[in-house]
This record gives sequence, C-alpha cells and structure tokens, in this order.
Amino acid sequence: MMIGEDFETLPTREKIVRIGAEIIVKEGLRRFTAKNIADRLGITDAAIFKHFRSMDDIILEIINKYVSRCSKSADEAVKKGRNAREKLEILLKEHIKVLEETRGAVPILCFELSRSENKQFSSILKDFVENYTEKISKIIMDGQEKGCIRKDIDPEETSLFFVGSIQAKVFAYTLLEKEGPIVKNPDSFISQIFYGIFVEKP
Amino acid sequence: MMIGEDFETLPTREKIVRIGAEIIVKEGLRRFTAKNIADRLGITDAAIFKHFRSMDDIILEIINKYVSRCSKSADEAVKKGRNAREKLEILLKEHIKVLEETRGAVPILCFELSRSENKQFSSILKDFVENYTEKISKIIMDGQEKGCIRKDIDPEETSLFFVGSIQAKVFAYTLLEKEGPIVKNPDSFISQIFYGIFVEKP
DNA sequence: TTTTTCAGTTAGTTTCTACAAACTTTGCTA
DNA sequence: TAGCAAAGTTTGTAGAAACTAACTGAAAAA
Repeated sequence: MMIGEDFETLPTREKIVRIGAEIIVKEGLRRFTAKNIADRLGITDAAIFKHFRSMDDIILEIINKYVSRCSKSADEAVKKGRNAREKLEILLKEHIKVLEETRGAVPILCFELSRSENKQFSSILKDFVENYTEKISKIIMDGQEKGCIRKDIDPEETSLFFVGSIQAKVFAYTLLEKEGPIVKNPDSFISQIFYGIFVEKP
Repeated sequence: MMIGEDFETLPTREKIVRIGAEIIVKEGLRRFTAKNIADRLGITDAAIFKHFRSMDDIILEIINKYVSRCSKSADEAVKKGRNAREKLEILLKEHIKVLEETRGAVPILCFELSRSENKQFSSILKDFVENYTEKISKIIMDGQEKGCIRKDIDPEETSLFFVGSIQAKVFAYTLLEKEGPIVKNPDSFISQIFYGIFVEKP
C-alpha cells in the first residue's frame, strides 16, 4: 500500500490519513469517500467517523501532515548551503526527496484542493506556498546581489517557477507512467532550471 | 461568465461545454454536476440530457475541444519558425495564447482527468501530451544538431519540462490569484526556460 | 471485579446525483 | 394550418454519500 514501513502496525487514524492521501493522489477527490477508505482498511464506512468528525477533517489532517513536512525540509536546506547556488540546489534536492517519499502527494493535493469549496483548505495551501516561495525569493535576491543570479528576473516569479517545475514533474508522472521515481535525474533537472536549455543567449 | 464574445447567442450545447469547463477549472470535478451546469444556464438538470447522453460525454467534448485547439496552434508554430529558437518561442507564445483564451482549462483538465476512473479520458490526454511533446522533441533535437541547444539534455524530458512549466503557471494562478493573465510576462517566462536563472555555469 | 472507553458493527436518515419517461411549449415547414 | 422536432418541463427512480444512533465486544482504568 502506501509508503512502506510497517503500515499494518499503525493506528487506524493514521492509516485513514495515508490511504485517504493515496486515494486523492491516484484516483482524485471524487473517489475520496468514507466507503472507499473503509473498504481498503477492512472496516465499515461508519467506523471512519469514530476517528474523524467529518471527511473534511481528514483532508485537513492530510494537508497539514504533508505540507508541514515539506516546509521543514526547506528550512533545513537553507541552513546548510553557503551560497545561493548551494542553497537552491540543496532545497530542490530535499524537496525532491520528500516528493519521492510521499509519492507526489503534496503537489497533487495543492492542485486538487486549491479550487475546493472549503476555503480553509485553500487558505492553508496558499499560506504554505507563500511561505515556501518567500524563502526561495530571499535566496534568489541574495544571489542577485552577489551577482551570480540574473538581475533581470523577478525573484517571486522565479520562486513560483521552482515550485511549479516540481509540480510539472508530478504532472508528467501521473499522466505518462506512474512507476519508478518521479524525478528520474535530479541533477539534470536542476541544471535545466539553473542554466536553461540553450547554449548561449542570442 | 466564460470567454467573452456573445455567450448568450451560443447554442445551448456549446454553452454546456463552456460552463462545464469553467466549473471543472474553478471548482473541480466534484462540482461538475448536471444541476450545477443547469442552474447557471437557467434550465433544469434534466434538460442537459437532451443535449448529451451522459455527463462523461460532456467531458469528452470538453477535452476534445480544447486539446485539438492546442495541437493545431502547435503545428502552426512549427511551420512559422525558421530555427529551433524561433520555433520554440512561437510555440510557447501560441500555447500561452490558447491558455489565456481558455482560462487555463487544458492543463487543469489534464491534471484532473489523468487520474480519472474513465480510461477513455486519460487515453485521449496521454495521446495528446505524447503527440505534443514529440513535436517539441523534434525541434530540440534539431537545435542540438545545429549546436544552439545543450547536448547534455534529454529532448523528451525537456519537452515535458516545457509543457510542465506552463502547467506550473496555471497552478500558481489558481492557487494565488485567479485574476488577470495567467502568464503575466511571457517574454521573461520564455527567457527563464531558455537561459535559466544563473548568469553562468560554475 | 466492575466500569468505562475505544473501536467496531448494523441499520437507519437525508441529501445528492445521474438519468429516464412522459408531458408541454414553440418555432419551422409542408 | 396541421404537424413535427427540438428543447424545455415535472416527476420519479435507483444508487451513493455523509453522517447519526444504538448496540457490542474487548481492553484499559478504577
């Protein structure tokens, strides 16, 4: 099932969160139902409501779990690097690591839930993305001052471009394969973002 | 409502398709229901089925409409450009144009429906993306032969990166704003993809 | 040992949803 | 002007979905 370890030994509440996330990622929000989750756990749909007050509460827990994990790894990355290039590289690599471990859950949740009826979801996600891109923006501005990053790019736009590029990988993955790693070659992926695809400017 | 012109004068069938797409884009598949569409048209849900045999048929028409439009504009782009750089630039600009006119519908449909229960949807989308990226791949390989594009990048991966970058813009748009153009500065967006963000390689 | 709590169950209720059948209105055409 | 087809309507059905309430067995707490 989802993310290895010893899934069977986990408390039911945690199992619900993981299977819920897996359903959203692999089948979409439409199939995120109490019955669908319960069936996979071998319990009845009513039992789900012994652990969560509502289906929305499950989604909230899913978002918070994955989003906070992503934020944490970004903070660590910023500490480690000594210059803009190093920081961005570590940040991207950390992000890719979380991405692989969670099988693309965060980007898909972001996409699916950002347009949700429940404003609480989109507000959490918005805060997360804003917070995350702010960290990247700071690194970029620092790099621009030091002269290693192009001065004609907008830091905020570029940080969104970073996040979006990862989003893009997940998109390609869900549409075309669904097996193996989401980012097959992290180094060449990072190189493409850092240095573009053309040899030189015209 | 959706994409200007004279919406009111359109036949109902066409209105259903447009409003359906708008609902998927703005509220997600979960709210794509006959009643939701009918309410906005000022008719009853049952009337929808006078125009379409099933809800899935509406989605099929939505996908085909937007996807074929996207493919067509790519073909035109390839014809116009005289070298790899020009071709890619025109292609991206054409794509951005369709994107703005359709308010981000294609990427969102791709994402939402790629993980759908209905295999027909994902198969159409897969074909579209494969076809589209193949065109881009060819341009890139041509550029690599001519020497203007880096030889160490994988054409197929990079063409997916192109498509994904646009996807990413839509993602940022749906999450953070929802007003104005999806790609605010197409030239700097293209420049970022073409030449990266760093001044020079280490 | 008794009691309480936890994590289940079954069996509802309510609301939604896709779709169907039968009827009505309306505009076009023979 | 009769009649027909398109595009609506109302009404209805069957199946999900999200909960709810009342009950049960087992384990933890008293």
